[in-house]
Amino acid sequence: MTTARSPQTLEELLCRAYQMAGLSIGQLAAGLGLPVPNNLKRDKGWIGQLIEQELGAQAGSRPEQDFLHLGVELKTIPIDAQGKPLETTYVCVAPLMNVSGMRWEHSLVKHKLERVLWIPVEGDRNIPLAARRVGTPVLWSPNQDEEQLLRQDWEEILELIALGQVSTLTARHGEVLQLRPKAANAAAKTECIMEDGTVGLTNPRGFYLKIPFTSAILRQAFGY
DNA sequence: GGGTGATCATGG
DNA sequence: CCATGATCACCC
Repeated sequence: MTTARSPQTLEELLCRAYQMAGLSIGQLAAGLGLPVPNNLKRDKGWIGQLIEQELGAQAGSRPEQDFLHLGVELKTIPIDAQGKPLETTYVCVAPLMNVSGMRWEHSLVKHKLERVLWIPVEGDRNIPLAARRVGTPVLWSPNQDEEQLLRQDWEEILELIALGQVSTLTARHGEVLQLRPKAANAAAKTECIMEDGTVGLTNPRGFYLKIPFTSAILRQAFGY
């Protein structure tokens, strides 16, 4: 397989992203010499990694933006025939310990979402994986309203974590940002604050963007 | 275990 | 029908 050179400028990154638009997953994979799995059941992050490679994102699992030197986070997002996201969007892991004194301005959520390059990809499961097409990219930064919504949810969730309410926090909390399990399986444990202030163990959690929020981002970008 | 990339699959 | 809670693969 080829290792794409990392884009040096935002313009170059966008140019490459636009060049992918309209191509199929099969075409991209062929160009990179990668076999296409029959489905994503055992390869859930495969499309994301394919797009990363095509655009020359740094591989690795650092809790950082994909294009740190450009200040851009890359997100592929599965959409239906109407352009509506089919899934929530993972943002980052949530801190469950030492959260007192944390501020939105320094949060990983804010940092990751400061500038996102959205790559829509057809996601209907009745379309064979190789036939699914890549859509037009969207470079997005939260406007004032969007950031306020994110901030409110983040602050509310962090407050509950600090109060030892992790076990009562569900994905229903938050208008646009939700907290959900994020782990290999339900057996994975990490430290958290308990209601009585002691340290306990719980399933690791991540922050996710709810579908109506990302749907609105795409809708505004494409004007429908 | 903690992080990345996410989608799966079923209960409400 | 679809969002929530669970899970998959890989890296370190």
